[in-house]
Amino acid sequence: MAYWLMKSEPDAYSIDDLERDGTEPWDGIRNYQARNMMRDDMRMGDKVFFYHSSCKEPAVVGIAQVASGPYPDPTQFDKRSRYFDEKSNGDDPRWILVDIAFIRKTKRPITLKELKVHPALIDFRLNKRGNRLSIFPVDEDHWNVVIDLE
DNA sequence: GCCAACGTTGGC
DNA sequence: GCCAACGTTGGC
Repeated sequence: MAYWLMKSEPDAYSIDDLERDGTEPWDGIRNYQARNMMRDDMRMGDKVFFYHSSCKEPAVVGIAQVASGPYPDPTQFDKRSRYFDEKSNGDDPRWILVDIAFIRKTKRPITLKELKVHPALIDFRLNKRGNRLSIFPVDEDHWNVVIDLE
């Protein structure tokens, strides 16, 4: 089993939204690296850190899991969606997603601030300069360190 | 294929 | 709101 981190702006979609919905298609990803990971590398049951970004207190706030195989992101064909992509066509969809299912909230938000100063997390991707990718793999060691901070 | 311009992300 | 980082676009 692999581990991942997925970012979401809580104003757009928060861990509370995922708790309410149970399962959610992770739509709107328009970055090829992130898409490739969903398409090629994620497996049902992989564990996911749910991370709140671009907000007052950036933090890991929950645990989720990959809940589907890869399939085309329907919003790319929806003209009314902000994620509509006129260059994508139905025979060869450009954007692929997976479903994400709620497992639990962390006991408390594990803030970026504390992740940054943890000696065992120096190489954690979230702490790297210029980290903008909204989906990335997490080493098992890093996963366990973060969980132990709860 | 190069690279400047532009847009987006995301912490602060 | 600012700005660094960096991905994408498009002209050449």
